[in-house]
Amino acid sequence: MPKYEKISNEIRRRIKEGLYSLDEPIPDEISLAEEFGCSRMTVKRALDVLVSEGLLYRKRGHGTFIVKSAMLNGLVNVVSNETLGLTRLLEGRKVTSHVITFEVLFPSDEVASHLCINANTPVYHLIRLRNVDGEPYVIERTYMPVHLIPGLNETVLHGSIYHYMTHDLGLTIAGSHRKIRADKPNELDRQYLQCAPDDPVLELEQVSFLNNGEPFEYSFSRHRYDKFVFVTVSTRR
Amino acid sequence: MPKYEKISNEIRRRIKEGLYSLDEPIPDEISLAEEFGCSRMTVKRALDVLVSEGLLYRKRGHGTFIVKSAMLNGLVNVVSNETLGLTRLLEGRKVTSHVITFEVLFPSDEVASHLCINANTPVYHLIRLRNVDGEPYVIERTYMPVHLIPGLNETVLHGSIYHYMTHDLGLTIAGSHRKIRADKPNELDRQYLQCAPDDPVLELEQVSFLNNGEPFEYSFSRHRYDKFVFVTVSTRR
DNA sequence: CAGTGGTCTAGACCACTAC
DNA sequence: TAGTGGTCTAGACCACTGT
Repeated sequence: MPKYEKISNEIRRRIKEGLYSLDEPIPDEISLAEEFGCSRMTVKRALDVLVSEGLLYRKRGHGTFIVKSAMLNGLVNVVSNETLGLTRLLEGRKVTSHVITFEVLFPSDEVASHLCINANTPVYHLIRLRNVDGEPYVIERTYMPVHLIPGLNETVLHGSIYHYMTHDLGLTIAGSHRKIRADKPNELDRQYLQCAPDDPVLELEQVSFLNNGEPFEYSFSRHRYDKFVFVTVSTRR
Repeated sequence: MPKYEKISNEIRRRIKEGLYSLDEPIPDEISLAEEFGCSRMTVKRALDVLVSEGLLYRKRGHGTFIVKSAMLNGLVNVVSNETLGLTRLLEGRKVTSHVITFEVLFPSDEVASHLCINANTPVYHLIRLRNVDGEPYVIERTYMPVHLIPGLNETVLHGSIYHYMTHDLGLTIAGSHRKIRADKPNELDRQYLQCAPDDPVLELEQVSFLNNGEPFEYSFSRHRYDKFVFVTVSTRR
């Protein structure tokens, strides 16, 4: 683990435990550099992490301060904008999957363009219902190029595709582009998510890509509106 | 404008215009440093910006590449996770505001805790309907401590509060913590957003804070589901 | 092995703030 | 004026990738 990460972890811990006052700046960068026995640039980088988490803000010519609302709202523990499969997202709760559709087909124009492949490249088309502690939670419709994720089968689909990709195939997920919207329930939502006709769903459309740049997944995850909140932090440049 | 920002803008332009191949790495950091007449660290920082925008990814020992799906999906122009008032968000379209409620009151426990104030600190409570090109688009319920935003009046409310804060009061907005969820329409949504009983709404709950650390706004923005998509980028560390 | 990005240093100067 | 963070430099060494 790099030094700047150790430092940011340590400072995050101090903030959580209330070791720094909310009304004064935390120690200045040069003092922190001396304390941690490193250069000022390394401290700055460590603080960058916490600023981007919405935990700290800086005021030029004044100092670096703790964001009060982050403290009092328990956001200290929220890791935002993660690219996590559902299985890891809800650690500690029992996630099961019911496979509704699992087939291979040629992609539509829309799917092909989002996955940056041509119309002759086979893709998996799969629909899964994910249950948390036995209750329907989210239904996912996913398209993935077959050649990127070889060997997908029902056993994998009942567990975590992300785990299969990272552990068994040795792939690395780099990130994703996401769109979040609200929608009316469709046939599948009503049937599997047990949505009432007037229950909205929270849809997350995303294109995820590997660390070799290939988009490997184009998916629509539709969540029960009463069981999912998307949390994020926004900071000015 | 700092040098690293000029460089990231220039490289973003080159990516947009297709001047770099999608199948090869872009020039390495040392070459770019020579081209732009700066140190390698400055180039690295410029590229950091584009990586965090989801436009580039790096592969250690290999090079820096363009994210294909970002290119083909027109995401080059999306600035994600901005803290913008609606007025700026929809530049070029006509945004009008209808003030539904504008009053001063003592905050509830929930509001006080999110704004990090005590129960005796007066807050504005305002509800505004925002129309875009004459059509109802979003209804906002906002709480703001009076002492942070003095002089708020109906004239300001019909325009942009963010503009008033930044230009007239000289305040700087630092960022916000956000939650996004889907919900059923309530009475106000049906009346002002003209939601049908089964039209969902997309709710954005946020606590925004100034660059002096004070939370200045606790708000719930409820968007028509057919007129709003929240776009974001997620990258692995 | 050479070439890439990842980290880190020890300084420098600047812009801004408070006093 | 002193102290803060913002930027930038010219190097250094390391980790990882390909040949």
